[in-house]
Amino acid sequence: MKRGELAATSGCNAETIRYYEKIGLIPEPRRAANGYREYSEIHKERLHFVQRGRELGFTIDDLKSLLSLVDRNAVSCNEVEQMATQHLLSVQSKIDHLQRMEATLAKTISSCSKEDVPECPLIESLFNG
Amino acid sequence: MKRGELAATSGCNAETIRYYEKIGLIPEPRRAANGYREYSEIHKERLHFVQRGRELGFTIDDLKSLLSLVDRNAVSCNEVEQMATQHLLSVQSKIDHLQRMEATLAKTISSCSKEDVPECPLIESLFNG
DNA sequence: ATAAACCCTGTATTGGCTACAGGGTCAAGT
DNA sequence: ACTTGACCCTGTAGCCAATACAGGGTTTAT
Repeated sequence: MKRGELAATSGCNAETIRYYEKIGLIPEPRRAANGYREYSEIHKERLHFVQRGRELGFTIDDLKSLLSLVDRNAVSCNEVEQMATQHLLSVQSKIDHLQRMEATLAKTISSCSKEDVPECPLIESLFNG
Repeated sequence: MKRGELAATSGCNAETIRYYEKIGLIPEPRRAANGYREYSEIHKERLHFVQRGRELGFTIDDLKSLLSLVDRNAVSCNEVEQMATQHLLSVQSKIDHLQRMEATLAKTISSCSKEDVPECPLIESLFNG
């Protein structure tokens, strides 16, 4: 499988695949005689893992750690669970933060008269809030 | 007021103040004879506006637009409300995204036996999910 | 007098990609 | 046979919003 094909079937940007290789998230594939990368199922699975992990918001470093456990055949469910729980907490704290923003924004917007006047409570609240 | 003092009273990192100045978010202050920046209340208010805006998640560009309206004495409540609403929508979509992550993470974590075994459903779900 | 604590400038780094420049290769159509 | 376009290669620059650091100068306190 060439890079474009892997990109097409995985939905991952072709440049991103090269990037993941460069930073060591997926192994370097062998090369065809012309220098083109030749990907196998192994790479596809690995890329899929990374994509899933990124969708769930794990950092590149998290994924490196998880993959290194897998590669060393040393997956400890306990350890993995700890990382995931840690990550879940950080996701929850981001949600919390955004919800605060949301509430303040909504409240501020609702104070707006929506007319074309210069006294804008929204701007005021940024200056004085 | 020197940079460090403005940093201390505003809670904004001193380097960040310099950065905001460089990108044109706050005006260049006059300089003392020794070259040190001399900030006035105007700068402090401006910085406060920027800090509030950033806390609410507005981008630097958003804040530039808002401040340019203020500076041109051309604040249109209508226009401001549109920007804020647009931003609120993007915050809500981020929340939505994170909540999906949260649900999936929580579900996956709950499938974990929490024992020190190699069969890790969490890892499995990243590979196969 | 000297040391700590500030200030100055310019530049590099972070994360997670994405894009581009400047080439080489290959398959299809004429 | 030849050209065109689509792919592939490499290295490097750019994005956002800061933050950090190197290598100086100045001020303040002891």
